[in-house]
Amino acid sequence: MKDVASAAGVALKTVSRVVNGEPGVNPATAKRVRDAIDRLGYSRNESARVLRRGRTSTVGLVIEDVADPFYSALSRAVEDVAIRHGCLLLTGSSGEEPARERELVRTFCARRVDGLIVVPASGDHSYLRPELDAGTPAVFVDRPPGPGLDVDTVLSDNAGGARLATRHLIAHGHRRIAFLGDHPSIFTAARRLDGHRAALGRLFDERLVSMRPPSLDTARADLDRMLALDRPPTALFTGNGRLTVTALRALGGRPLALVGFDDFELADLLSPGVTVVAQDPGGMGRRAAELLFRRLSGDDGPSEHHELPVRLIPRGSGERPS
Amino acid sequence: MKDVASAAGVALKTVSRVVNGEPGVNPATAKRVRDAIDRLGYSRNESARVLRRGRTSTVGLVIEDVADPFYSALSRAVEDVAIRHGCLLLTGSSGEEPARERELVRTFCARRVDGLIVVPASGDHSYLRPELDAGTPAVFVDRPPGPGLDVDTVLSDNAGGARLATRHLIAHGHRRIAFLGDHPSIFTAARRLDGHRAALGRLFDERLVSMRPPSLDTARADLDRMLALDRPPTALFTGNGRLTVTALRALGGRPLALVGFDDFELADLLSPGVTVVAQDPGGMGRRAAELLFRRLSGDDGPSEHHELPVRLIPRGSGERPS
DNA sequence: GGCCGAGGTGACAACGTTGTCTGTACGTCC
DNA sequence: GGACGTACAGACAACGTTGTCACCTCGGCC
Repeated sequence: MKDVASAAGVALKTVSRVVNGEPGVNPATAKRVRDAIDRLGYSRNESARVLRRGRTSTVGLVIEDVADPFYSALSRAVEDVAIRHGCLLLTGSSGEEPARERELVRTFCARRVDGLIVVPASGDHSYLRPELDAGTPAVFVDRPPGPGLDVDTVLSDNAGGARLATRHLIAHGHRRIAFLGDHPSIFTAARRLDGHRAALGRLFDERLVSMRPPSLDTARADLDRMLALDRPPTALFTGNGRLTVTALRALGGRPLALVGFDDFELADLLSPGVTVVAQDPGGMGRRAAELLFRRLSGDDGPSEHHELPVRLIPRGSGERPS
Repeated sequence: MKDVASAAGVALKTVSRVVNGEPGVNPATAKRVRDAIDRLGYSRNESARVLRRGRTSTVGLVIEDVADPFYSALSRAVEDVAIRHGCLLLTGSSGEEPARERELVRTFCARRVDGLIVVPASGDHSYLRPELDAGTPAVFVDRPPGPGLDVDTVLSDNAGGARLATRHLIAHGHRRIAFLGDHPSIFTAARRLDGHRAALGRLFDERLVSMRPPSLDTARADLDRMLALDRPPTALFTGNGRLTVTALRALGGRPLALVGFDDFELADLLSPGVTVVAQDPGGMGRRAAELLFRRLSGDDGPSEHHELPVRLIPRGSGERPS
């Protein structure tokens, strides 16, 4: 900027004014400055600007894995909202590791993001307290924060969706319905198990439940074990998108009825089509981002807790009779 | 930092030394400083640091759309390499719009990213020249830059993969092979058409080619038109992952042989399984990022042009006889 | 002529770091 | 005892912006 100023024969401040479109600059002077800018290929140093102004026009997003379609759809939605507000998005994948989540948040805060959107991997977010107190708003998506943190949340209706799924299977005559979910320490997995159990009532059987991280081998082992029971399951409810796909592979064509939590591309092209309880990842991202920007523009009302509805999409696999 | 300094009863510089783990601080003093840091919840202001040091430890990635599995896998790989080098990743989706690509690059450069990885949406990158001259390295992935820009590239063997796919169909007895590709202005689409054409030789028929952005309606219309020809196609080669899925829907069960460029989740679970020419998006991202960090650590040898191999994965749809 | 206001323009400090240089205390060696 | 080295600590400038305030010039008015 200094170079531009001397090239145009004006003071630093005048260049600053031109660059920022501030009024009170003679059009002829402005033109001279702009020419100098073009000639020198100057571009404003955003770090210095941030240092001076205090706002970075940046928001941080911590998710589990960008390569997971659920989170990439969520990211894209957040990015779109951020761009619309003239903000850049910093994204990081925690890989479901609390340490990495914390490290990402720390890094984002050191870079002075204006706000944070977090899909938490851990159950303790006390480390966020200083940032929140310092006025950096945070919105938690998909899962709530650990205890003692009163921040905005945007969740899906996990229990309701699970009830919907299991009731659907019951309505099609099933009484023995297995549940494959992620580890119960993960909020969504636990809530979905709750919904499933509630829908089953006294039909619930502990032996038809498996809760652990998705892997083809374990899914296959669990299903084999359940199918070897005296009264084997005739239907299966899977607790997330990855598990649905894993279960499809593990089933290898065995004709259990199936409903999965989370929609996924191609669910309609399989045969039978896979019945799912669809969440709206883009909607969650959008809602969270809009909430965050509302906070950034000064709204300091009490924390809000949004729960987005889910919907059941019948495609065949969930309508198989028992 | 100033507050920490006075709280610990030391000078600014001593705090700086402790924060950066520089030697030459009395352990007792260091402890006092660290205590003060914890007590005040201090965290270094990265903008100021960047301003002072000149390096941001940040790299920018411009892709087409994070929500596309190909690009999200690529992103994730780049992010992993970046983290390993202590760098944060800025990601932006261009949505295949040249203006947005340029805007993203401009924004990244204003934030003084140390380097850029770009999947270009446009054919003209002269706007990058000042940045490159200023010493910001760039690596182009998946598609090369516009003319006149001599930068590193990491591409797939598009033509070779397309030849492989079409030859595979020919080997299974097909002579009338349709090609559905994206708009020919997109580098990969054009190269894949080249490979397809080369493999067909005199069997090539202009009427069996459609090149436009994927959409269910247009794909259906194009296929219907081709299938109504005197000598309709018995096989189909689709030029990217999204088109493969779109074509599957448009075909609605009509039993054409099919090979798709790009692998996708669940390709193996469809019936028949979908034969594909698989690229390695993670490998491309990794290779590009490693190349970029090599440049960042001082390698200024001549620009490198990597071409990653692809491989054909037979799953059934491509082995249907004519 | 002197005063005023408006429109332009510039000087300067400050944002929070870090690099360089200088200062001090203490121990060691001739 | 004096010169010197070492270990530690601090003062100060600089990075590239922007906010504040002051300045200059010029035209219009009494």
